[in-house]
Amino acid sequence: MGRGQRAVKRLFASPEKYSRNFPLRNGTRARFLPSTFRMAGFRLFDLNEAQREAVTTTDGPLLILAGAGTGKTRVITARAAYLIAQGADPASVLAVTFTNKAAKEMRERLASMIEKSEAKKVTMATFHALCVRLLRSGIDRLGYKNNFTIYDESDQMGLLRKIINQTAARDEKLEPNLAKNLISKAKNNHWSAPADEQTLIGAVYARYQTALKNLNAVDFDDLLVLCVQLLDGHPDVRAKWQARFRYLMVDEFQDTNKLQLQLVTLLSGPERNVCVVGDDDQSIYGWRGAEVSNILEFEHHFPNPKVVKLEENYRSTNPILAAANAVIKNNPRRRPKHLRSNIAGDEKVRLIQMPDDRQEAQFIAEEIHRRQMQTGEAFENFAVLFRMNAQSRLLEGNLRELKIPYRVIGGKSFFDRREVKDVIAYATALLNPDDDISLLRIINTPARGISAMTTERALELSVQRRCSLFAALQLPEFAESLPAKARESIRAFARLLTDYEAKLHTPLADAAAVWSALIEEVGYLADMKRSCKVADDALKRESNVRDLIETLRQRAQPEAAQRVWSSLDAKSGAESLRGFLDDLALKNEREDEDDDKGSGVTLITLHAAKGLEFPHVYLIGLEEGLLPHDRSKMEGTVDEERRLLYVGITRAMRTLALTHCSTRIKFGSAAACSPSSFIKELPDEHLERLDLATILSKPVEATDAKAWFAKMRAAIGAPS
DNA sequence: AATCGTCTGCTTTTT
DNA sequence: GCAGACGATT
Repeated sequence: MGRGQRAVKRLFASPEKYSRNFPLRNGTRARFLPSTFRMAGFRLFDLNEAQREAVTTTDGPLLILAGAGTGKTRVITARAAYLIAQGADPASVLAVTFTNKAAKEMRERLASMIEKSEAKKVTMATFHALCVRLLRSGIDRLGYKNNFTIYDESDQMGLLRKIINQTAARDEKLEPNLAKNLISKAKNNHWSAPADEQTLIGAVYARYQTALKNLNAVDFDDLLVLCVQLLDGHPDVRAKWQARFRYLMVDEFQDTNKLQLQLVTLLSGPERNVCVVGDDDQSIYGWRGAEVSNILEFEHHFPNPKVVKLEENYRSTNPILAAANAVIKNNPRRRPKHLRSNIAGDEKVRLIQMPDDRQEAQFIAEEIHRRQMQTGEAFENFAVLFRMNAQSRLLEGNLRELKIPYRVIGGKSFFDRREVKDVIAYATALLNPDDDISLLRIINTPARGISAMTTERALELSVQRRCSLFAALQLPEFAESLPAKARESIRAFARLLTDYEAKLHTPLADAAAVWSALIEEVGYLADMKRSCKVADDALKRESNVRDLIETLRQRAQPEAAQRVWSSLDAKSGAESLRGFLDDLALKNEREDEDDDKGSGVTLITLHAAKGLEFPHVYLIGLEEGLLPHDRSKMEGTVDEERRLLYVGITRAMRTLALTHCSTRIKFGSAAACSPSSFIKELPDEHLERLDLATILSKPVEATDAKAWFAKMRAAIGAPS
């Protein structure tokens, strides 16, 4: 058995294990081995040539071009470990990621490589979390208060909706969503709000920005904008952080936007120890402001870097990689790369034509069912990838019919649920009563006799007086203008908040208890139960709320807490609550998604699939108009669609099926579809072209008994 | 204040 | 075809 096949076998036996332990490349030997390294249980010779070069390059700019499945995370963590083994102060190492998940994973891996106490000192955070950290300690220099609130997307939308309503003339219309996107784009390009307010969007932008500042709130983009402003405009602050972080590492560099690049530049001191890792071929977030040019023109931003290419793929079989390579080759403007793999794999990539989307879904569900029965392959090993979330519906139906467990990734976030937003708004209002958006959310939830009319009047007054809503509510003249009943309701509400605010700020206050008591006192859960028709629903919501409070309670106990930051200090109730809310705002943690054990077939968009891998992948809807999406052609971003396909293909470890339909239901009615123009870019020699009718007319293949027995043998640990 | 019905307008979504 | 927003109704 050759090396390649051995790798395949290991891969097949236990993909989870495989992804953690890379195969040793025989014949590679470390030329020297620092003893700290060996003691830390980390072996340099577990890396291939290129990986080793990346890991051991410690000084100056370093660009690691890491193709899909080439051990990117491993290299970053190994490099952090190596830096420390070479004598770098752990606290001077900063690794920046895009997701909390990636940061967490890295932290865990590092902890397994070096002393735990050392690993803890390394800063591993998302861009946004890093910015929050810098801003909490220095935003006052920019005229904000340090207790600022972070607005997530829906807070932002709420504020924008309000402002558009106030600003737009009767005949003017502006989609809040469009406004949000335009403003985000503006912020990323350093366009400040126009002073003239000529256009509606300009006026909305200007007012939005003023409103945020008055609310003492910042949106996600502001976190970066303000952080850049802080570092750029205040040399002393810049010097402080540059001295702190001497070694920078940035993951998924192809996804960074202008501001993030600027931030990296500002943080890198005179030594320019900046190591970025990424893959231009996997840049699929251009529409969100990501600049592929950051990685394509890295030399321009950080002159004379060392460039290391990781092209050895440990994930996919050769036919799959051949398809991926062939497709991506058609993109202009890329750093040429050619992924190689030792995993032979004799199964070709299947390209299957389907009559319509119904049968596409049905076929996939049935085939997964059949394959699971025949080979005993776990459902978790299968994934269906698609361009649009809406495509998951049909699949869900068919999977349910066959009683196949599945999980849909994406869709509604935990934090979009009403009850979660409500209780968070209560907490936010306690910390920052001037945050009108949170206040508006809770002012009459549950109903406490403050009518929409009253709120409207208070809001008007707050605009006139240029004060917060909370302040306006308490103006004596406002009270006088109200009927006695409303006046009393408002008095009670204001007192409620001030009381609890005071409780929160007493020394040694237990934030979770204060919060919980407030929710209890206003009778939130009781009200929730009353208004829920389905009892099950109410229970779920109640448990969501309790979970949230429970999480805070656990965090407040120091040892149970997972610290993002290395410094551990005693925290007041307000501080611990604020830290909690910061994390929540920056964490898009979705329920039930974290575990991939026992969760069944994965249904996921191509975007969300980046960074994941599955033994068996179905990539559906390869049709012109869907992938590439119609809109991309108008916007001239077909390259990015191709990268999307590339990302999809490279998720597959062992088998890959691509499907396209002749007809598909679009917006409620059937529409004819032609195959995606990307299909002709696929290499014929690694492709098996099929259509549903011929597959179905053939008798079902005899059970692959060999595979089944091999599986069973592996399961009971018998030699093969 | 809550609920019902009609209208609209459709990617992707790390924080 | 479906969800989300908004306006009219009770």
